[in-house]
Amino acid sequence: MKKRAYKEPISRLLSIIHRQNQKNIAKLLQPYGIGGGHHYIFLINVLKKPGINQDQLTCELKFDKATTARSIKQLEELGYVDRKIDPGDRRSYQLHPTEKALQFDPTLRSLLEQANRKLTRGLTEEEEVELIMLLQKVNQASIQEEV
Amino acid sequence: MKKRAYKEPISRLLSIIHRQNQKNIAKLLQPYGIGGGHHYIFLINVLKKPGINQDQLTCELKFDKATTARSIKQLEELGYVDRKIDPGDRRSYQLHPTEKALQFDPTLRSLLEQANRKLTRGLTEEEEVELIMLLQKVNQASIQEEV
DNA sequence: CCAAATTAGTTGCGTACGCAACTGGTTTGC
DNA sequence: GCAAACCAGTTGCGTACGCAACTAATTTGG
Repeated sequence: MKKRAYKEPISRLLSIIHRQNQKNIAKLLQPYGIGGGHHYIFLINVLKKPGINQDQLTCELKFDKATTARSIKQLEELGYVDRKIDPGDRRSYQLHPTEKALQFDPTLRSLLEQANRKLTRGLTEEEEVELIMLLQKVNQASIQEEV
Repeated sequence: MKKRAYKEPISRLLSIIHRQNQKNIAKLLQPYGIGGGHHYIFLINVLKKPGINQDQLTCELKFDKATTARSIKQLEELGYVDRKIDPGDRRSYQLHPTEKALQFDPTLRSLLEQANRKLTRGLTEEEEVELIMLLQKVNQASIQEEV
């Protein structure tokens, strides 16, 4: 009989690593006004999928819709995101990156890569790929489960 | 030349998975008064290392010391943790689990295992072990870095 | 042996974010 | 064709948590 593995610590590790990483990212992005919280995730997604609406962001990133609303509001005030009422459904907004956001995109990517390098500094290239794969699997499974 | 892997998403995955997991745990622990936030992590550590002080908890779990103070205060008010002034250094407190905490321990472990199973439902046993190993490596590296 | 520096813990403040209740537009079903 | 159900987004509220400034105890160095 195999020794029973003590498996509790995943959530603890996730928590520790996530908080550390958030602090790193916050420090890097602070000069651009999107330091605290997860604003950068919303911005990245608007850059990736221009025209997306808040509800789609909420579902995809698994935030609360109130959080999405407030984050987008900030990004709009900071001049990174443009909101137009969707003519096909006047309840929702089409979100587009502004010129400022498009110009910021390469910098943003490079800063996030920098944070990522810090995060994965203890891993080999193969281990990093493996980790991404495993995390994606975990995430996939949590989406299935909702059905 | 290998195709350049796009590596940004680790932090996004971490964020999504961590928040989902926190919500799950919060729901499971709510009946016991330690639903929100990371109180359970502090309680687990006091159970594991009776006599530990707040500073050691802060370092180990990489929270801010203010967060530790407030979390321990709640755990004390809820009757899970007992604080005695360390006779050897009257600035610090020795933290001990109460009888209530000791009795709650098995339940707590089983609830956390339940949350963990939900988290890793999409992984095989081997993948789960691999994931833990990789996360530990990431965490180790971030400790090194502080030097 | 005492003033200065350090350390454990607390408190004030600002921001983040989830839940619940709400507004106003859209779809459904009778 | 209109009331009911539903949906995108907002706002109020409560809790969490990091940073900075603070208190009180301890250590250090002259």
